[in-house]
Amino acid sequence: MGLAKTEIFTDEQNQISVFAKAFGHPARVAILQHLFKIDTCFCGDLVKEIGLAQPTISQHLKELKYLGLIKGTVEGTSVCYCIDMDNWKEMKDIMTVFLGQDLLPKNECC
Amino acid sequence: MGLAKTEIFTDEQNQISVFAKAFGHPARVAILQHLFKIDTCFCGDLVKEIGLAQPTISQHLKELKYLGLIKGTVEGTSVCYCIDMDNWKEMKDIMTVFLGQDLLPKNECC
DNA sequence: CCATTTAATCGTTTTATTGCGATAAAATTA
DNA sequence: TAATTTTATCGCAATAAAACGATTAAATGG
Repeated sequence: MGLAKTEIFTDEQNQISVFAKAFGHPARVAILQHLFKIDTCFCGDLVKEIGLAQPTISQHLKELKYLGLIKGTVEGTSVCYCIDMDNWKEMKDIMTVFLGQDLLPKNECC
Repeated sequence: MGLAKTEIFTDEQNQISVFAKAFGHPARVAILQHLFKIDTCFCGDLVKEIGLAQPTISQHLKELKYLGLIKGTVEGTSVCYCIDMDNWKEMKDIMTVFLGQDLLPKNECC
């Protein structure tokens, strides 16, 4: 159906999957990496940096903004995007716990 | 188009997005969490644990196996699944670098 | 060999995602 | 005000993903 049955999963599981989905496209990974590297960035810069059309970049930015990972402030005719550090750290904490499950003691099986 | 233009991105960006996509569904998050908790697990156990049909679980297991995050060994009529620790750590290293970008010194902008 | 158990695969339906051309909106500049 | 710049939105086409019923495959037990 293309529709995940979110209601049968825990909030934590859904939250992890939502953040992971944001990183599930190389364009969004590239956008975030660029924002970290550059500190601040206009949408037009990203269009040049990444080789996708302007509406496509705008759409990816919208998704990242919806999740709170980035924020954009209008400056004249352009919009300045940057990482939302507080929300990034919150996301990172959640993902780090998930990724760090291998640190709990256990015996490998098969 | 529903088709990511992977060729315009770096190998690292594509790799991050591929792993992230694996965690982009709560069922796969739940499967991995359960495998970590239980050590070893049969497909049928996951069908009971998570509330999805057997073909659906089987499909999710196939994706996780394809990425190398889990491995399955046949035991009689059933298949025993568990985390592939080596590959998990490798994936974790890649994701940790990506998530840890906020640790590099920088000045917040907008 | 036949029934049973367990998991994988096939085929289909439904919804989501990607990408972009065309257009609109908003601010700036001439 | 008109032209320009920059970004957002709309609408569409193409592909991917999710879910599952039906079926197949593989091993075991009687």
